[in-house]
Amino acid sequence: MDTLSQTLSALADPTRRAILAQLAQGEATVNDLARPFDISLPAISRHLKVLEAAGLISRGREAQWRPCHLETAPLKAVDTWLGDYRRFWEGSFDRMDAYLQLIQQKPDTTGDPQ
Amino acid sequence: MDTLSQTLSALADPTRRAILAQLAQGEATVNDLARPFDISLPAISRHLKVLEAAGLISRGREAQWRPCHLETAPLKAVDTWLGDYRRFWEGSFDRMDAYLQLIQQKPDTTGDPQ
DNA sequence: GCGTTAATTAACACATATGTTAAATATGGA
DNA sequence: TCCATATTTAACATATGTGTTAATTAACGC
Repeated sequence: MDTLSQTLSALADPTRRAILAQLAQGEATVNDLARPFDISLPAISRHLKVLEAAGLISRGREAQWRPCHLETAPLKAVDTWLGDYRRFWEGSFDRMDAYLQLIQQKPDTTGDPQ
Repeated sequence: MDTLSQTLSALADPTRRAILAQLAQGEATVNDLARPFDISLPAISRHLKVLEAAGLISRGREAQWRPCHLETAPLKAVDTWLGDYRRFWEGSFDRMDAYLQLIQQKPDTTGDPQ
């Protein structure tokens, strides 16, 4: 799976987004992160695995604790991807832009806007 | 499922992102959108259904064609959500910010950073 | 060593996602 | 009416995601 898909897929779960929000406050252990939720610890553990695989968190080791830390590189990548569409809602995209696009050839297959 | 999760889930598929990129060039029919891909038309039709359910596209009706149109509101919502994390990679988040966060109480359960 | 706490892995259940092919529906035009 | 084109729906196969409980691994401290 490509990186961006993996990131967006990881972010598509509300529990995982809530975990990231908690980590935005600073490092936390698995138990810390699990406390607000009604789901089991193994479930949280697997959510963290998904987040780690996507590079959205990193994990240290302090005795029997595994402190989790927010990593923003993938979020930045989402922001960059989104940036290509930003003109569509920021007013710079008007009827003339639409016309200029219409007279262009059909696009690529890369998954990115042009 | 909450709106943001639905949006991110729809965006997590590379085929669907490529479809959006095509639509960034202007309206297109289902066949237009299917052309660049090696998958069947029904598969594309279902991808479009997912995008439409997430509000990322809208569909008109012209004879037997169903022209698709990019809708940016959900993308804007992603941008807004992401904005809360932007300070983490934009330099305004330094050691003092980290300290201020550390002395705060642990956060909410809303899925949003504070 | 042994019990306690922290976290992960195993085994399972169940729902959802994504693709296929074949059939159905909708519209335009000879 | 009847055929061609555009698109969707049906039925199916298969993979992945998310949760559970029970068992396992890792590290601390008496």
